[in-house]
Amino acid sequence: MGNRDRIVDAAIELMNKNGCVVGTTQLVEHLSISPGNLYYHFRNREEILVEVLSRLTSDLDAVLKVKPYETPIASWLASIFIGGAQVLRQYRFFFSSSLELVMKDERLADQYRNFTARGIKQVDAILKRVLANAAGQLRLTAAERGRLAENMWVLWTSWPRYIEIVAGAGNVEKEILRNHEYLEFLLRPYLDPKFFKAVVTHVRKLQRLDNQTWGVMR
Amino acid sequence: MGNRDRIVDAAIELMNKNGCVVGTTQLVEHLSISPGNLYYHFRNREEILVEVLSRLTSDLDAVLKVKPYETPIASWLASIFIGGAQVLRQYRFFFSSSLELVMKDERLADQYRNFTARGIKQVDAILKRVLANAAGQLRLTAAERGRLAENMWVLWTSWPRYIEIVAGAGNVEKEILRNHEYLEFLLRPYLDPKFFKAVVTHVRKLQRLDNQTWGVMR
DNA sequence: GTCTATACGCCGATAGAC
DNA sequence: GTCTATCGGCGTATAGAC
Repeated sequence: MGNRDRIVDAAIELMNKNGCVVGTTQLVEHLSISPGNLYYHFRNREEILVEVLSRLTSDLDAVLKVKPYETPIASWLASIFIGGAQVLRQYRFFFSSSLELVMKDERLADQYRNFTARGIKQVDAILKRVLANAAGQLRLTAAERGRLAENMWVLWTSWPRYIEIVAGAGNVEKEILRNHEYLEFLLRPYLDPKFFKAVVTHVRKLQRLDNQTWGVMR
Repeated sequence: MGNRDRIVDAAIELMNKNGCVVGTTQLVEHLSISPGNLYYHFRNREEILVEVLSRLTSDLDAVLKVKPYETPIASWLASIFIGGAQVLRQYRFFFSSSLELVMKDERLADQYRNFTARGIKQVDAILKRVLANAAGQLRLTAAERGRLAENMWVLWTSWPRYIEIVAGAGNVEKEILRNHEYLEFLLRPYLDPKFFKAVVTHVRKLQRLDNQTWGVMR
């Protein structure tokens, strides 16, 4: 693996551990490479983060993609909840500190705004699909559904920050995955109760699976 | 007014404008005082922020206080929505950057955790009062009400960050006050529809009032 | 592609006079 | 309480050899 990728990996790893203040100095120390080498691969610090955000975007895309003829909607929705939480865990520093990271660089800010707009649109599309198949008593207009999507997005992206504050530093990775419970709660009033239960069952299954694999990975 | 208070005021003002990266240097320049003077009043930068958070806490307390025999619940709830949004506007840098500000100092972190726990508890108490008087069809257990309170808190505290990203820098103060719409939406499924409408009406009135006074103040 | 060496600026903080 | 002067450290970024 080339140093370019190693730098991006190290940025994600160290920033998850120590926050977004991690600088190029710490990066090169951790990798035992020279500052010159880092600046050969990247014009500046922000360019590393552009790369991180690109990775994040495509990882999230894979989770939120509305598959054309997906039949079992409940398990699909469950996979989105858990997949979403996994993305939060993997890039938590980015969500925790998005503003600080992004404000310094106009290009990065644009990229992040696109990421946001795109994400909310994808969530809305998912909601549309889900509600078409399993709506509850309470109905939503398209505008209200949009607001729900926005609320879910804000809650999702803000979750790592919140957890980092209330949980001790050691519990972040465990607690962060409970994000789905809060999103489920937002959605619940608008879903058919039986469908909701089915989703929760699927989520539990997926979460057990994650516990196993995540435990092994580290 | 003594320099101590002027320093805290300047910190709030400049950090709202330029983000939490504003340092002691910029502070003393803006106030035309010397670095020595600042460090006479405060041991270090964090101590200024402790003072800011104290102010924020008592300002929010005034908004969230459950008044013992408040009769018109709808207008009271409306005043909480708008008062809450005003607090967001006034201290937005703090919410935008809480993590970065707080992580550097253990004392500040503790203070912020207290602020959070206390806030969620207050919101829950408000919900309890409101739901006892104007619940809708959908009922909540105490645990579910707690989750709703937590969701509302996260959404509220995360709002300035979100707005700062999606809105251009110039529109932040205007957009930030729309926070109440999103909180109302969270609460709506659990409220009596007639009551909800009454709240919205009161909110509109208060918001017009804020527009006038806020316009004059600046 | 990778290294060594280094310039430059900014910021937090202190010493000590008035 | 307020000032002037200054130190030390850190972080980004560059020049130029290998």
